[in-house]
Amino acid sequence: MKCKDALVMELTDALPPRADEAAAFLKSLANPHRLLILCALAQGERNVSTLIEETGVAPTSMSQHLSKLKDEGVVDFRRDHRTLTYFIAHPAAVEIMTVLYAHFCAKD
Amino acid sequence: MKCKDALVMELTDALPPRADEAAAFLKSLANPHRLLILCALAQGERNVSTLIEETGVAPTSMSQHLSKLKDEGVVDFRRDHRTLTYFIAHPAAVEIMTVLYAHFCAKD
DNA sequence: TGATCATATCATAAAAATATAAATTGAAAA
DNA sequence: TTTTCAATTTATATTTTTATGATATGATCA
Repeated sequence: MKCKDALVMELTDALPPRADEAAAFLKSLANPHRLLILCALAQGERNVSTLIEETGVAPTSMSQHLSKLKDEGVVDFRRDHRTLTYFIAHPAAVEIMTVLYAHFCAKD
Repeated sequence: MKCKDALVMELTDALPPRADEAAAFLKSLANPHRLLILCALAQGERNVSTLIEETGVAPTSMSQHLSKLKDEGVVDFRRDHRTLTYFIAHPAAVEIMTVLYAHFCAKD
């Protein structure tokens, strides 16, 4: 068997058993509005009203997107008085965004 | 304004205008069968029959998944005799898989 | 040139994702 | 303790995704 690269070998062996989890995680990021939300949160934690203003996503839709991100462990929140402050909870999310930035924005 | 990190700044500024493209790209990867296909292709190019054997994905479904990956530029193929040989065409795909591996497989 | 093999396309049904409007929760201020 | 406000939940319609079976393409071999 031809070994191309140790990382690729490990990846192709180890990832298939986790394909369901990994795909569910990716799917939770794979929406334009959720990427906008995560870009805002990458700058720092935000409450829901601020996220609505900054992204232009409608309130009900925002709740549903945040709920989906929370279910997948991508974000978490804490209660501050009567507002909820959301923040990125999964380091892989920022790493994925960094790859997207490198390939979709930094092409010069 | 508090500057946390130069990369995060660039990312949060530059990614939102590309959110639709970036989300479409992520969506093309965000399926368990397509991740299996890409893990196989990460080891090297494969024809469709081999991909079907290695992944257990049904032929019609395989064609549709490959077509979706091709539409998004993730894979490409060439014709060899009467078989089609597919290969990964977008480096970002392997980078995303590497992030997934690090977070879903290499957690010890 | 007719049969065969690899793969794709078409048609369809079922499941999941998304957006929107209306109703609800629950903490805090009056 | 009633009102208010931030956010969520529910209900519903639309669109998208996925799987499957049947048919079609198109290159090659006999």
